[in-house]
Amino acid sequence: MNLLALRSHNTALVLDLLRTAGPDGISRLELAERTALTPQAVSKITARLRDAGLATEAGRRASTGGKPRTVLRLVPEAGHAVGVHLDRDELRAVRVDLTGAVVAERRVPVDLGVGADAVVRTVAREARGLMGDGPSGDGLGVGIALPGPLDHTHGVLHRVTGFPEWDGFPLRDALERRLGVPVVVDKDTNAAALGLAVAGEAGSFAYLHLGTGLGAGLVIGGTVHRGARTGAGEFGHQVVQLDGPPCGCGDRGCVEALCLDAVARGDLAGAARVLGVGAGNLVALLDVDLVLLGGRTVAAAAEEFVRGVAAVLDDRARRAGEEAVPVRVARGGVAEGAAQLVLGPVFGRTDG
Amino acid sequence: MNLLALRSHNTALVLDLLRTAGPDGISRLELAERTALTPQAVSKITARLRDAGLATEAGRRASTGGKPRTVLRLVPEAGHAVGVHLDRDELRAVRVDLTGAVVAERRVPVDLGVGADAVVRTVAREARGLMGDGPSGDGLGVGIALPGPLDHTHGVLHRVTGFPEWDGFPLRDALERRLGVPVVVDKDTNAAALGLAVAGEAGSFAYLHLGTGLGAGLVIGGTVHRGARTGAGEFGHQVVQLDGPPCGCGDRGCVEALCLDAVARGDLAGAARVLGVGAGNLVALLDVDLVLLGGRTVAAAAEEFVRGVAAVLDDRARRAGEEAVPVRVARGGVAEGAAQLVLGPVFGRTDG
DNA sequence: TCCACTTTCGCAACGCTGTTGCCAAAGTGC
DNA sequence: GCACTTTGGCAACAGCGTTGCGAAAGTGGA
Repeated sequence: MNLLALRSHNTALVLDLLRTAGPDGISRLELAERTALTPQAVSKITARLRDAGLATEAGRRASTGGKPRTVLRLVPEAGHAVGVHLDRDELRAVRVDLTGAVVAERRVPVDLGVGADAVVRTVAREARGLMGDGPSGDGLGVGIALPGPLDHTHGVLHRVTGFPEWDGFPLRDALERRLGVPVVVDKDTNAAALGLAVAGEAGSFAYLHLGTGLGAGLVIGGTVHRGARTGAGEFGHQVVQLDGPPCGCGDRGCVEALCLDAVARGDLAGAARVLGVGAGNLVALLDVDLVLLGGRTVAAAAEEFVRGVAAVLDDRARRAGEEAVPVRVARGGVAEGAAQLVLGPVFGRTDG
Repeated sequence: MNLLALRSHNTALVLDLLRTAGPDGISRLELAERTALTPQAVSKITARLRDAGLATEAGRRASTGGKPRTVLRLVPEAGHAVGVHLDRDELRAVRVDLTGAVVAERRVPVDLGVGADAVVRTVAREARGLMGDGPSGDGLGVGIALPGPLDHTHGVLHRVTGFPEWDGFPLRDALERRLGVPVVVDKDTNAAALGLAVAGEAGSFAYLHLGTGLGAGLVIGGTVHRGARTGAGEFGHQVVQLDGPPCGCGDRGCVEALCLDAVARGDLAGAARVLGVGAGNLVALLDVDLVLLGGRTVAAAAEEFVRGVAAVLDDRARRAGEEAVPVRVARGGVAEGAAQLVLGPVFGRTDG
């Protein structure tokens, strides 16, 4: 690491704290305490940020017997990013400001079967509509989140279930050529988890997404864990019943099969219990602080799922003599998380 | 991060490369390439290391048409650490040099039932015997690895199964007072995994330990993942058979119960298969590069376990159209890993 | 109303980092 | 023997966070 890297590291540290503080802002001395830098270093860094238009003064705190602290806050409009959630049947794109707040939104139906070229054109059109024109201005880039196995480091898709023509398609490069701004590609569950992490969830948590399938996004120590091949988070085909009923993947007794079967039978309690067992295995293995549930199927009966999963985790914790890990419903969309794929690095959130 | 931190960061980077290079050494220009620092920066850093006695010149490479590169290598004797594996029935302590090579070893029977004070005295005696006298000299510290839940950040034990008197015992502080050198405490599986990581295993892997119980150590991106409460790696009580046979933990269908039952019945193939299913769940969830098996039970039939686990992972990979994750027997002791709890930070291996 | 005191925060000087420019050293190859 | 390549140290340098210090802006008691 050289001095330039050191500078951007510390700048990102300060920016992240400014973002976390929100519109209320944060004083220089607080920044100094939280970053372990000296007040003078923070003053220099924030002066640069103010010159760049990224930060501004926002009033003062009450005096504690001396000169009152000047409060600084992020300027949300100083930059923006676009996040795209490319799902099997629909595309949702959002434009977010530096704080991650959505300032514009688009939604169009899509059909992955019409071929890569046509879909890329659609994605590019929607993204450009939200980005504004060209690389000039404050557009930082576009993040794309989509299901299925892919390689996030190169932005190449491996397979899109049911559409072999997508195999090995270099989505990132294709879009970068069309848009002229940086593009980042990731799995939908990873993007959702990143969005939740940036939105202030605990340091380590698992986001379990139950929709047409069952997947997970893992956040460990504030960063999304993707694994070497972007394959991490394959939660649905965890075997929890040896020699159980067959699953579409070819194995037997997978959580996804058991869980969705129970949902189909209308046995929500049973589905929640199975999901809870899988979640319990995950919590024990990774020692996360929190489990967040999301996805259409969960949304349809949120209370029931949260209660059922929590019950399993509670039992387990009680037997181990530990405190149970809390279970909650996740708040936040995939497209918002996709935008954070671009914003994250600005605030020092790099790959873990 | 300030300039002092930057300096030690880069120094650790160089030291780690010197250690990895082994007795063959590495040239300054190679160090510069691998650290992304300029050759001149590397020259300054290595000059400091040579002054401190940590590195030395070790011959030259063949010329490629100009001045031949001078090879540098670590001086193994420039520092050492002690690692202690405190198991249920035995204590094994090793003294290792900077490269991690064992230069002395001790082994004594222990009985955790004789009380914390007596055990601490024994540990301190064995450790001091290997450390040499007092804080003077090149002794960097003592690492202790032991089973059971504990808090590695404070070095406090939670419970030692069967010995309630150990609940909440501040092992680290008790030993630091007695020894006068830094002490680090961690779970046995974490220490073993750290030892394997330092010994050169891939960036991300899972170490599965099958002995009197079944646990795991997780290395993600080169660092041990311990979780917020040092609870990560709880692999044995992963449920893989809903409503299966009861386990000692109070749950049903845990991998540990199923696996050890099969071993007791002499059904090693069955045990390996169950272990493979658990490993498959883990590999899918974390996308690790490698699975390593260890522990007394595995050692007794290594071939059979490796083959059985690999078979399950191969099946799974084939169905997913991916390459299977390799399975191997782990080489390395827990005490050696415990010593790396102390040496690790010297080479930039901090908590993940 | 004044003045001592506290607290914030910027300017200037500084020590230290890695970087750049340059040159000596030490080889190869015609 | 000489031109050339490559390594690596010395010296000067730009830029990082730090330290010393003083101006600014409050509080609170006399």
